Amino acid sequence: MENQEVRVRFAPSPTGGLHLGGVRTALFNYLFARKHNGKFILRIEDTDQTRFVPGAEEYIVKSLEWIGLDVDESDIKGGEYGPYRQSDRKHLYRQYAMQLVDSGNAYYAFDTPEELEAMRKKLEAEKAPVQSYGPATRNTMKNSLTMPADEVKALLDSGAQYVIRFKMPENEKLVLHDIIRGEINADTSILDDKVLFKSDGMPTYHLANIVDDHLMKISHVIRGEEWLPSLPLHFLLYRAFGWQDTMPQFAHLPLILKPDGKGKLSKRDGDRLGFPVFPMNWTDPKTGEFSKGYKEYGFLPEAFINMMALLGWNPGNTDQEIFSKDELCQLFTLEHVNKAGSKFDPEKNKWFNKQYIERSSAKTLAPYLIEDAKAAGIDVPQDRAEQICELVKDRAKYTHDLWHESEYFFIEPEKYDEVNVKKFWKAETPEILTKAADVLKGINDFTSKNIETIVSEWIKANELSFGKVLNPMRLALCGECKGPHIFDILEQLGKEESIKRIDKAIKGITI
RNA sequence: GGUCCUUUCGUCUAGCGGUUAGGACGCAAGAUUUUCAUUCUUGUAACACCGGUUCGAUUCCGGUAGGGACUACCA
Repeated sequence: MENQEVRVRFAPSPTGGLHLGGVRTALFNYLFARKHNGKFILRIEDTDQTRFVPGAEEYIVKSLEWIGLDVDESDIKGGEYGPYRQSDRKHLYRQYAMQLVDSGNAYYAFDTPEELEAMRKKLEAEKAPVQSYGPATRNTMKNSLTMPADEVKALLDSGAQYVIRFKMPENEKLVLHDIIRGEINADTSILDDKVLFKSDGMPTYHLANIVDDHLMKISHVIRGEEWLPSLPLHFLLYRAFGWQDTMPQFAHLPLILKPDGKGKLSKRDGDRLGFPVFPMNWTDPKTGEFSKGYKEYGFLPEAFINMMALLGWNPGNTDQEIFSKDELCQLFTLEHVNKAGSKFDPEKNKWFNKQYIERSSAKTLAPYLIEDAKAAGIDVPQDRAEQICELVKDRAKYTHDLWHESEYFFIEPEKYDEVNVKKFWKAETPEILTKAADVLKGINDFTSKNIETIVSEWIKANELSFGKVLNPMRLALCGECKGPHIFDILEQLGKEESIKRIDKAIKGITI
């Protein structure tokens, strides 16, 4: 087991949009695989036909692409252990269930939903320590353990509905190992006889998962903490199959919790608190409900990875917080994953994104600006977009801010911010700006630095203040008082356009 | 209810027997900035509790209390 190739899998169910917990599970699997030069496998677990959501699988694939988690084996990518979708592996599972029946580790059960319900009600009323189908109750139920063999055969032959349940051993104390948590204790007496094979001919998660992990030679199972209670069952399944020697190692990741209040992070929290919980836009085809994604919200995928990686993990002994994907791949270890769940903090994510935008080159940022400008009906060439991104990237929290912070470069202001007009537009302003425009007219080398020198000298020579000239000028150029260094704005706008806007404001603003 | 997991500033976390318990987000104040934002400086604030083990516990063990997950023919 020690020197075996690292093979990990991300195994989502296509039941809806990929939520943040799933994203992080995928990320940690990916980082672990890359760290150990192993394989990252995408397996679709669609054994529940009733919960199938069309489009969900494609969504998962696209989301992983956007995040930048390239898979080594999947339905699309192929691989020698396929198929990689459980519904396409349906034919495999029955024989394994039968193997367990034959070896006495599983049995047929014929109970109806009503009978099961009645049993649970009764247990609850009795306040029994166990509340389901297991060692303590199976002798009272309709199954191949309690019924005569010929009766069972007759039922089976008649095509009666049945499930196959695992026969949980009694009074065994298990000590299992989890890479993150260490020893996990379990007592099989209080565990129940889980259904392994459903009456619709499909396996349950438990069976399919163990069979596929075995067949696909998975070396490490890295999954959410919600699976921890199933670990004893899964261990027992490996043992029952005789696969104990090649059983993967397990690591159960802590959960991502609500930013406020209690419990697991849910889609509702995002809607309520105003942050995305899906990597990309997602519309539920059944309910029509729409959820905005991180991508569309204006997050950079690298920032998204960074913030997700640091939620529940850190490399230890460092104050560094900004890590490239490559760095994360190098540094990642399961031993440094925290045990306790972590509350999601949208504010910190915003900060991460800002850091990434600031550190990104104008070249990589330009396409975001170009795209938003295009949506507003304006074509911006790459080089101009780059120049402007350079000017405004320090003030952007989301990629869309690149456009919001620079709109006025392309769209002449139609109105002027009232508060600032009141604040800066005085009786003498038109006269001052008229003179200032003349000064601008006389500048041949219309570059930021040169304009600054000349205008500054002019202001000093005429005993004017910077505020009296530059504030209203900014208002005239941008329509409001925001944006980068005003001389950068002038250069970018160009002499002609700048003067035109100043003239327009002088004529348009009345006090 | 039962079982399992978990517990350091409001939040994310560092720490792996001896530290002035460190960083980041947030928040507050100040500085820079002719605007807005940024940036910078400073400040704010934590080892859940009770017992052990130990010369010495945030760190190891047990209990209590909080939190979380699971308890389906869902994953």
